[in-house]
Amino acid sequence: MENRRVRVRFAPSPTGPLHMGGVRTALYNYLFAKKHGGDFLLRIEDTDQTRYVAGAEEYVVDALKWCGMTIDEGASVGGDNGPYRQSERKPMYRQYAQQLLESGHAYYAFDTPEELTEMRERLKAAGMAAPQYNAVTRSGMKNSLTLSAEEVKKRLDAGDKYIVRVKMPRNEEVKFEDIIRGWVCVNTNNLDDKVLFKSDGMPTYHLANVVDDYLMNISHVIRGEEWLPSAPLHVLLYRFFGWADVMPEFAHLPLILRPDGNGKLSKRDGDRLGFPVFPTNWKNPETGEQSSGYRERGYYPGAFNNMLAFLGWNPGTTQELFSMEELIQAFSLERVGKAGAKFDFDKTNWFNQQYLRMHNGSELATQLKPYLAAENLVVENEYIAQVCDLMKERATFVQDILKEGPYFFEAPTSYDEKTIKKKWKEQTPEHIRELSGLLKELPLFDAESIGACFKSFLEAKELGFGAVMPGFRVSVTGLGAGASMNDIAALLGKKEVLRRIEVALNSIKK
RNA sequence: GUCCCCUUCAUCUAGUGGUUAGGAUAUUACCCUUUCACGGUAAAAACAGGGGUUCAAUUCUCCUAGGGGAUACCA
Repeated sequence: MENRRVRVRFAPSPTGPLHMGGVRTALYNYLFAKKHGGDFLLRIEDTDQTRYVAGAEEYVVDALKWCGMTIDEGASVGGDNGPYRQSERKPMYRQYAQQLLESGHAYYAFDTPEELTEMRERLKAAGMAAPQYNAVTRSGMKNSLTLSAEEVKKRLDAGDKYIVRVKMPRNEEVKFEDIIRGWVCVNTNNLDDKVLFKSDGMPTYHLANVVDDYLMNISHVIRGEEWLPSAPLHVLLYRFFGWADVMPEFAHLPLILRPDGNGKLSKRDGDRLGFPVFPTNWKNPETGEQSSGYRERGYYPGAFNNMLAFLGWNPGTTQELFSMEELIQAFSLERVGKAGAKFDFDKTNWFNQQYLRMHNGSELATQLKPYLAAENLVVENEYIAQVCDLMKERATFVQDILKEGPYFFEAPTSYDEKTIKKKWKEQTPEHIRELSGLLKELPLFDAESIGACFKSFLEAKELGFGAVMPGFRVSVTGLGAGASMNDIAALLGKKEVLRRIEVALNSIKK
């Protein structure tokens, strides 16, 4: 047990795209596995065929890949413990249900959905808030505990629909030690006879998950807190099967909460909270509804991971920027907090800004190119790189460089009204024209020379920066603010600068 | 309703039986600067409440409140 190989699984249900909470669960699993030199498996939990959504599995695989998580074994890559899709494992589960039936830990139930609803309605009317199929109520239902052996056999032979329920023992304390929460203790009187095997021949999550984790030799189950209430049932199942000695350790992660009000972040939140909840774009195949993803919004996978890792975990130091490799080294489940964490979009952007700065101009140029191409701007790499170097400190996303500095790629077609209104004085055209004439004579058109030229012009005319600079800027860039004008002008080149000034002087009217 | 889990600045969080309760994001101010950013320096900002235990509790414990989760032939 102690030196068991670490094997963890991420086990999403393909009912739609993964949301960030799911990605974080996958990430913690991945980090834990890699930290301990273990395996990260991907298992598709598609036991509910009615909820299957086309493309969901591909989405998950693609999203994990984008985030930089490599699947060692599982759906999309294969392995020795397959298949890794529960629907394809369907024939394997029946025998396990049978085993429980034979050992008396489970029983057949023949109640129709209508009968179940009727029972619930009746008990609700009697004042029970959440009626359960349990040790008390099962005696009034149609199952192999209340029906005679002959009747049960007759129904089974006749091919009547049935399900298998766990026979929850009475008044027993189920205890298990969660890595994050410590000892968790629940009395079985509060647990119900959960369905293990459905009438369509598929297992429910509870059975499938325990059987598969056992068969796949999973050492640690790291999943969201929403599973905590059913963990005691799973523990019991391991015991009933006689697998208690190889039962995985549990770690129930705190949930990611919505930044507004309360509640956990869910797929349904889409973009309506003002930020994406999905790692990558998603189009609902049924409704056609589109949801945006972090990838397409221009976030770096590293920044996204880094942000996610810190939502519920921290290294105990003041370091906040971690590469995947560093996260693996630093990660431990012991440092995962217990309380739910509200998602902070501002901080997400901050992480991205930090990541953007780690890239040099030519790397950013490569990243920016697609955005330029989308605007039909064809520019030389070297030039883009210089623009990026100049602009990166004011960008959170690469595309901000284009957004904040369109003038690097196209001459302005309009001029910022506010700046014109406030800074374009009567004397301005005259000053700009004079400055233009001086710039024209510069033998070397670099930032330093331009700066010196500008300064000597001001001195000669006894003018302040504010009297000329804004006009100069708006003439050349069309904007009232931005990077150093000396740098901008140098990058643009003398010819272009002079040309733009000419155009501006002819078109700016006040 | 019932069961389970949780509770440090607005947010993510560090932390210890005795600390000026630390950092980051966001906010504000000042500095730098032609401007916008960046950067720098500051500021404001928290131990949910009430009992215990203790010389001493943010820290241990109980209760209350608040929040979250679960309560399906869904995962």
